[in-house]
Amino acid sequence: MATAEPDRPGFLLPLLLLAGFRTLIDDLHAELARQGHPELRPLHGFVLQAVGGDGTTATELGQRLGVSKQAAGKTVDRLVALGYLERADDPRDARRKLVRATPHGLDGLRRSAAVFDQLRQRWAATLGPDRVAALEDDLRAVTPANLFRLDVPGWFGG
Amino acid sequence: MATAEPDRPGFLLPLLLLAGFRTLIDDLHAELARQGHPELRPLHGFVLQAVGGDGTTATELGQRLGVSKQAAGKTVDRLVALGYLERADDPRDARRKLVRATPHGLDGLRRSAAVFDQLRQRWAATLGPDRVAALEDDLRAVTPANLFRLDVPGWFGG
DNA sequence: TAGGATCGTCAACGTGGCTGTCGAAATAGT
DNA sequence: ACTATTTCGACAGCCACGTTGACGATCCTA
Repeated sequence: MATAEPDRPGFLLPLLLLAGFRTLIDDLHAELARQGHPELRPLHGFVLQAVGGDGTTATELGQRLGVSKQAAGKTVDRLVALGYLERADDPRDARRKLVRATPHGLDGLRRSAAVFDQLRQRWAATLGPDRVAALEDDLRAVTPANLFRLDVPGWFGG
Repeated sequence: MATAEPDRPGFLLPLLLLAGFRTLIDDLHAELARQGHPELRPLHGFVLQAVGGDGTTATELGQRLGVSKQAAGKTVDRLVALGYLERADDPRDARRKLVRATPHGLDGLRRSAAVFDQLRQRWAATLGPDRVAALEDDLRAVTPANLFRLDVPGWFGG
């Protein structure tokens, strides 16, 4: 068996990945709060991304996020209450309710993308652009392709 | 302003970090389930680490984890019910209840460390040892030192 | 037209956060 | 030494997010 390196214990790797993720998300939301979106939670940003500019339904959203349609529906309720999403009837299928981003939601979406780009550039300025690209490539090499599972609270907790 | 790279949008970085974290944690718990710890949740492993071999109190645990003493107490309750932790009176301070890992808890702790080392070696085998070390160094350079905040469910959700 | 799928919602529950309160016990101050 | 403050752990109540199960309404198909 290969020897473990005592000065680089394996448990640091997940902690560093989590810390990196958390740093980015916290910085994003600090900036979004300054730009008129103080109520947006980390989860909400991802849901907004999953809804996208074209809209979806609750069931489809649940599939994209890897959660049940009921859980997706509840989250949509909250984002509707916050003014980020709206529901509309589907004229072609009376069972379905289309979920769309409101103008406020689209604004949040656009600003999120811009801030994420800025944060990536900040990392590039610190580490060098090649190291950031290498980091991305390495992570892609060791993770499965189905990245987009966002049931983090339930997954991590219980 | 520096130009954003269209083929490497900023929002991928947090997704890749999260995916890396999640891959490691999922692999860990799949292996722990095989080794006699099927009930251990991701959160529980970190709590166990925070308790450590010497034991603590609920309040101190809450401070280490970045959550309230009440939340820490509840989590301790569940880990006591699962047989990973136990409470004992502090003979020097009747207010305090010492929280210690049981033999079963210490077993989980040891196995977690071993599996994390193995997973890191697996990454090193895929990427090369130098890339893994570089990844760790880079992440350390862009994240604040206070990594150890584990209120992930409440933080992400909210 | 009858039967089966599918969509959204309601209800109940588990887990993990939070705040506020409170009694018991330790510590500090007079 | 006695009071006042602080600290610890627990209880209660609340919110966010996840789950499963059930059930009308609607659509599709046999």
